[in-house]
Amino acid sequence: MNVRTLCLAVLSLGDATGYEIKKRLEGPLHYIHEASFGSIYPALTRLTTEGLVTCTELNQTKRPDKKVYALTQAGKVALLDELTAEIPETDRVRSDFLVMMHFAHLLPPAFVEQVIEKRLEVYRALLGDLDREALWPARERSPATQFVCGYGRAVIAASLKYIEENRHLVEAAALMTSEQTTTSQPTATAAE
Amino acid sequence: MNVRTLCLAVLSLGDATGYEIKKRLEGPLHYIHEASFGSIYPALTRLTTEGLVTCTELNQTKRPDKKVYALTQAGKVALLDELTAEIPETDRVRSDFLVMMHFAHLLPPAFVEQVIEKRLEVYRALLGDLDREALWPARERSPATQFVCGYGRAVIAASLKYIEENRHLVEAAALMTSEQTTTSQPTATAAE
DNA sequence: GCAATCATGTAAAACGTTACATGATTCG
DNA sequence: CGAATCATGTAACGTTTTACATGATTGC
Repeated sequence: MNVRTLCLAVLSLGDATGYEIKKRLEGPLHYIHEASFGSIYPALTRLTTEGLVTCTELNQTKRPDKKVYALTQAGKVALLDELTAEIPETDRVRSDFLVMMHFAHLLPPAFVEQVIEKRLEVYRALLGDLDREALWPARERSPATQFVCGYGRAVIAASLKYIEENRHLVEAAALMTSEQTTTSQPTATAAE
Repeated sequence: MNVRTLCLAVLSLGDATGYEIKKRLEGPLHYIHEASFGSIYPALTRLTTEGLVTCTELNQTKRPDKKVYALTQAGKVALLDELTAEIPETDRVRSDFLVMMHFAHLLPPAFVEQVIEKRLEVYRALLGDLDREALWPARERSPATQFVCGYGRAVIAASLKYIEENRHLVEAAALMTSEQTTTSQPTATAAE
């Protein structure tokens, strides 16, 4: 799934400018895919030359001029083709947090604790946001959008619960290292 | 978190060749970070010139020669520096699956169903793997590793449960489109 | 007055994947 | 006999981020 296809997909929900496409990717989709202006604008230019989208320039008096993009019939076909091209494999997760936790035994206990507290805080806030969003008028949200938001909610809730119940595992790991390296007893091994 | 730091981290668990580093990233860490030979080998050469790792060449008779890498003291410091450089932000998830589900209303119902079945199947298998791995001798697994594996388990279990309970949302979305575009009877239901 | 929002775009740099090149050995 | 494992590395390619360039307007 590249920015190109993502643009087509967003445009299938309604015409938009490059700027608006980015904003729409900051909604519920933000958790599953992001894109920067530096990738969106070139993608739109390319899609226009390929005839998959049309571009209408709008002159605005009090704002910079706009370029409103719209899907063409060929664009709809291309989107369907790309979405059905293959059955998606497992999601790719890049978690610096989990890498850190995996090597918690190398880190100062205070740092590990701080990282965990921060993560809990962010997840609690996120969960609150999602719950508030869920109260939006139902007509605004398609079942598909509900599915995606609910999925995010379920995963974050599970993560939160897991961290709360198992943080002792990594906090103990960090503690052990600090005992080894910070003490001066003769039993200390491999200082350097 | 780049491949460079990841190599240092893996080497902190014991000396290894580039080949072995890749293998070790295919264990429990596989869900959170991957790396290809094309990124590992150049990273190791650079780390050697920077003095963060040492390289010992081993000649083997029945196998290609090996280069065993080991962390230096400077490497340990660099690893600690990079791990504590900043508190990690939210994980980046790239989910073609969820993008697809978000646009389920554009897709043929049979395809959506197939994608969901496949996902359930993969997650059930994964969960089974993780449960079997959890039976490994405890001395083999550090608390930190247990934490990471358990985290993956919790998230996958939550995803599985959520999909099972909410698939009707996206399956209904797909159904609606097909009624609009392909059927002639008003009551037709997703036969193929 | 300063920050944020609206609005588009380019260029350079970073990072990583994929494919290619090589080749013995071991297992089914 | 073919596939997988062990083992290293390069080069081309693609994608995306980051930084830069520009500039009016609106809200605090």
